[in-house]
Amino acid sequence: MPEGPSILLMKESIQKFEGEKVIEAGGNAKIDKEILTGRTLKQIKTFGKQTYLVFDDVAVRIHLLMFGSHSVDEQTKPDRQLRLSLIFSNGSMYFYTCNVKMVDTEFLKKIDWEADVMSDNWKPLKAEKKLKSNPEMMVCDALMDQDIFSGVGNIIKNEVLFRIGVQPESLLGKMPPKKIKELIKEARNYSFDFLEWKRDFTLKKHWKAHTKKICPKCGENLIKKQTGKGKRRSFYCEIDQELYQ
DNA sequence: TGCCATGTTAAACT
DNA sequence: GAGTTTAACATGGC
Repeated sequence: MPEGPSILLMKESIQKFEGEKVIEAGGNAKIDKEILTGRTLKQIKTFGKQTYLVFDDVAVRIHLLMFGSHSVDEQTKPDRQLRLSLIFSNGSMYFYTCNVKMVDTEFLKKIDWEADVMSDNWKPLKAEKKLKSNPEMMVCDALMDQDIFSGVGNIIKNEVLFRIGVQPESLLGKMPPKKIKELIKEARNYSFDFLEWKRDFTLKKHWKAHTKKICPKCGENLIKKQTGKGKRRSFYCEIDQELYQ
């Protein structure tokens, strides 16, 4: 579930609670839930894979990690441990298997919102600068770097690299400037394609490389390999994706 | 049925 | 102290 586009969909699904007052907070999250009772949910903000439920002077940060999920106005209780629930007069939201943290609203001011690839404030030039200052970095690590491409996850990484024809272990400093520009453009572009496909429940159908065995361009076998510092799995075609090193 | 994974942090190492 | 590796979290899909 939890790459940037999925988080935007989650935000949409809980948008109706913005401006509503918390009647009750529950779940096993290790935060002081009591203080939320009676407070108004002022705003819901997302930054990459993180969601912030903003109240007057505090914000609840929710990160779905790898297997997190959520539901709205659920009728029957799933047999999972409830991490956090917020009950409002017009319904309720539930979060499971996620990291929940209470932060000061001051904390929000320190976030580099312009690093969020799906945000209106996304600054491609800023990303370009960050990439230029890391010539030794592998492109697969760069895409997964939440300070550069906040919201991009492993699926997006694999699909973007396939689209622009770049091998995941390519070094940023060795890639032609044109490729760097394509990289930045597609990181955002593909994220929005992901968003629409996810909304239509057709995301997997559109995967070209991720978890695939055969290259859709040339028909050869795709390589599956753990790449980069993060050692996350990459799927790529040796013929159609050039290695810059 | 067992293994693996769309992610991150912190502890435990070297 | 820096950098690297491992564990922990806990669930759904194949």
